[in-house]
Amino acid sequence: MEELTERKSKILNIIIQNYLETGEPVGSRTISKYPDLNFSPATIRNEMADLEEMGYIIQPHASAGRIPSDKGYRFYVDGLIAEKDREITEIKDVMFERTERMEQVLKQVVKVLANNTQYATMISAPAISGTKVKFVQLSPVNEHQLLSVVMMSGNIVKNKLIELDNPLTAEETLKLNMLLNSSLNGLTIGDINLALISQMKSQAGEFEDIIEQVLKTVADTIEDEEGLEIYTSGATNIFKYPELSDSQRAKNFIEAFEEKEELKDLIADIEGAAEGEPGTGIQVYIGDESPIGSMKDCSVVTATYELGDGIKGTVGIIGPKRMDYKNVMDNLTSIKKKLEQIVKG
Amino acid sequence: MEELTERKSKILNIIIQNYLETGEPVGSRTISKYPDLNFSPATIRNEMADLEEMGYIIQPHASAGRIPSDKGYRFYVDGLIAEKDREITEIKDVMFERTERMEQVLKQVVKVLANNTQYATMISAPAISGTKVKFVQLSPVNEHQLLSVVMMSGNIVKNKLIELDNPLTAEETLKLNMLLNSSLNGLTIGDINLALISQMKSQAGEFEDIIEQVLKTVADTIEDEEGLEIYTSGATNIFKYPELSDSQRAKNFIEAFEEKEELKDLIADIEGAAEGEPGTGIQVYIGDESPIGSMKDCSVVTATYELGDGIKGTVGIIGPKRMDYKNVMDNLTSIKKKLEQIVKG
DNA sequence: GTTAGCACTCGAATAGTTGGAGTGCTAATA
DNA sequence: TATTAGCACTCCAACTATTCGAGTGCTAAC
Repeated sequence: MEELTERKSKILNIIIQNYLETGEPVGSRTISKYPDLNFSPATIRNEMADLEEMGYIIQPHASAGRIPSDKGYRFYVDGLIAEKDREITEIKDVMFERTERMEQVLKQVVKVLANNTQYATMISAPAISGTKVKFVQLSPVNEHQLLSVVMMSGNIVKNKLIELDNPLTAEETLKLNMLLNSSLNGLTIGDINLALISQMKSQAGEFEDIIEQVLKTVADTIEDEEGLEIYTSGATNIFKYPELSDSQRAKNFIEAFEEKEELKDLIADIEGAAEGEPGTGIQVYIGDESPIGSMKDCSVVTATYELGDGIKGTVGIIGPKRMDYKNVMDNLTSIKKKLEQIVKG
Repeated sequence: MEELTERKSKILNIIIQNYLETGEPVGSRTISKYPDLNFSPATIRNEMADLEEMGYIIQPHASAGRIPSDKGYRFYVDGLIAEKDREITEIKDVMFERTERMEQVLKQVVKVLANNTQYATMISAPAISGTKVKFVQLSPVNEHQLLSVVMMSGNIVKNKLIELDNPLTAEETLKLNMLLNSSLNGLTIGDINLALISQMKSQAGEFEDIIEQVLKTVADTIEDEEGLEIYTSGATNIFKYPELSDSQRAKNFIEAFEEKEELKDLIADIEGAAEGEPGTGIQVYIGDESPIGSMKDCSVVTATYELGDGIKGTVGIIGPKRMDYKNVMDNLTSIKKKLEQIVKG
């Protein structure tokens, strides 16, 4: 593939930036008016014809200006990522109060992000696959109910009520608690195997039922979380972009956003892609690059955040291809940092 | 206001039913073809003119058929509510597995409901204003952290991490637990007043800080919940109804649905209205009757469910005015029953 | 290599045209 | 008196020109 001359690349960038702002196809006249490009429209036209031939821009119809193709966007975005050691613009108004409820934080983050950027946003709760049991506690609620509390690393807490056939004495409860904690603490789900389970059961004697249920809680907890909670916000922002807001498209988009099933695929894809490279953790999908059909007219920009212990999640923005990539990337980088601080902080 | 003759009311019902099915204005010819109405279109037209004058139907434009007015829908719906000792159609596929996490149940309920009815649905988590403290437990996680678990009636469990300056001994923890439980059990938020608080603090001696934090947790818990969690599903179903799916309307609707602020107003309104009358607990808002502006072209049908102890929530459906009221009401009644059984069950 | 000029293309917007569905009214009928 | 047939009228929706302007590609001149 031929290199772009400097002038071509300048023109291409102008086309893209202009299109990002206006959403209208860009004509040669418009470009020729830019101060650092002192050529007549005709010259520009020649260059544009070249750029089109090379696949960077597209003419939506014969007598219209040009708009960027996916390849054109890709060129632009790659340029941005390259110069991405820019100063970070602070996210305003995110009050990361120290709630232990990650959920609340995440909900707030997507909301603020959607507000800041005016695109649709999503965030996945940290997947806790590699997570360890930090703490287990059984507490009698009344004669027939036992509350089991399980805390995993990342301070994720889950509760489950266990129904009792026969009441437990305080002493028995204590014993079970000790057994559970000494056996489970520091283990990941993978570590809890059949051998361990049967060993615990035999130690629990007549209370093996309870052990069984607690383990089920642990498993549920993890599975629950593995079910990959995703929070979204600002889906309706797409109505702000005419090229996306016709009824059919909007329906598909919002549906995908509401149901979240497809978003899960997307996130799986992203986290897979993020695996290898260290870098900024920022991924960009343009148009068809995204695995979601209903988003083939969109761009997806995501950042993967890590909370240590292999716990990580993804935060992202979905908007029109003509999105303000610069601003979006800054926002995401900033959020990624904040999230990573919360846990350490 | 004059009574409707039997023939007029028959015609009105036919107009509404036909419009519910087709979404198209209904003309006199169409009506005259109904088997139990052997009159010529001309006669029907006369009756229709009367009905229009009385405000039950509307002509969207001069040479179109008639569509029901809000008043017309009201007439129809009132008729339905009156005959509402019908058999209940079972909700298919709702697997109310006994998760203690009400949240999961509610999420599932709205989803199923949206699927069943093909309208947009919402459900509010039970408000726990009148709720009592059932159980409090402090557990040391490590030297610097204490996990407080508070369970309220309705089996709502909340956790909060408390940061410790100095580690607690097992004995001290035990004492605090006893103090908390004996002092708080069975109390509602209203019962926890200043006198009680200072009394507890003095009993706790040097640990008054911890008491303070636990009480804060209780307050938070309740406030959190008072913040009225609302789950929604099927917002995009409105795209199925052409009369609602133009861009502007859809945007407003889905926005209101996503942000949920307005839904809260709606639910407050509903629960206020449901206060007095026992009845079926079913409320119907038609068009402007609803407090939400963006839903003035919709109907809202809701049921209030009660879990005892004054804990109650609302489940509802929002769709076009031409909604299948009968089916919707049946569904809601059925869900109301199921929800009320869960707690007793 | 750059530019001016010009014919050409296409889409968006605007303005007619038509046809059908539905009405209201009047006069005839049972 | 209640019902019906007939008819002129209205209005919308769909379709078809028509126009206008923005933008192009090409060619010839600079």
